[in-house]
Amino acid sequence: MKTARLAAKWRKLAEGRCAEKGARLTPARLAAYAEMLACGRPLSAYELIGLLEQRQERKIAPLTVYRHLDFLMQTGLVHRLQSTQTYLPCDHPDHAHESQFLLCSSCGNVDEVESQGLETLLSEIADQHGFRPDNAVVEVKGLCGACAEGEQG
Amino acid sequence: MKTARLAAKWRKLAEGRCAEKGARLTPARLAAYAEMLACGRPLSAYELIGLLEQRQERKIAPLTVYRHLDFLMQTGLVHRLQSTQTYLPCDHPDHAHESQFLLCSSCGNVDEVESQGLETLLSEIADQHGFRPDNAVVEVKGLCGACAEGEQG
DNA sequence: TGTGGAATGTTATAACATAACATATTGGCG
DNA sequence: CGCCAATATGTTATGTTATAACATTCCACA
Repeated sequence: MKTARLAAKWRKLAEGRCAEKGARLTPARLAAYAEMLACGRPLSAYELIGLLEQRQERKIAPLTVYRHLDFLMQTGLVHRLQSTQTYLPCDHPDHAHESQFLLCSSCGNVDEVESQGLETLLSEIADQHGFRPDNAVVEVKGLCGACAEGEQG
Repeated sequence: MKTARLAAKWRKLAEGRCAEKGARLTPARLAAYAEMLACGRPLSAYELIGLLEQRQERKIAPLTVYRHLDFLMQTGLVHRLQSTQTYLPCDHPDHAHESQFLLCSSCGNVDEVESQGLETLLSEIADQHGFRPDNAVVEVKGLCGACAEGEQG
């Protein structure tokens, strides 16, 4: 199977994450992951299908890719952006974590950040409402530095 | 047009919000809003279509309801939950605000909360990354008080 | 080397959302 | 009032995102 070039570093990390969980990083899964990394921006599932079909010169059913995405999300290698229904490789796949995202509405770039303070505050808020939190979606839309400057400084 | 019963209080608030913006709260829009309030839980667009069709005993095209939802969101009367692709009447329609949500994965109940502290912190985080925030999606999944107790205390 | 569980393939369909264009309603204004 | 322009709605079609049901293949391990 033809696969996007994947830096050894990322492959090692991915293999590590899968090994931890006894999960099998098959060629098809790796191919999906590599394609996402190669692309460098969030992709919709169907965009990913298109890229993989081009790379592999064959048809791929949506379900196939959704299964790979599910797998990659379970292993923590990929995140889903709820507000845009797109998928993005994790920026810090070396450790499990909750993430927050800064989405630029101009250039489409997404910055993945981790703030322990934010997680703590969210827990406190939940607690005040008698709520037992499991996980939190935090997606901030706005303009990244570069685009904000371009607009007018 | 048959419309779900809508407490005068809510109607007043809705009319007020629309008047502020010079927006027209037509019967169809009011009917959609009333149905959502009457239901008391987040609805998918197609669930709402179903309820309205039942109430009005006629077919309603998806686009119609999506337009009403767009209108209600613009006027701040309704929110969209990004993580579940559902819509929910605003709990505090008497003032403009950013909201955060606590979604119970057991009973489906959603609590809308407002935390100035959280908004401030999000701004600070964005600032640290040279990001100019516009609006933030914050949706925490977990168990509401009642369901958490039911599970085992 | 057979076997059971995991992964993948295949076909179909469900669920969510918008495009393009026609018609009707509303409210301002001469 | 009666016309106009803007807003809202109706209609048909289609695009986009995601899953269901079931068959087949792959692979680790006994």
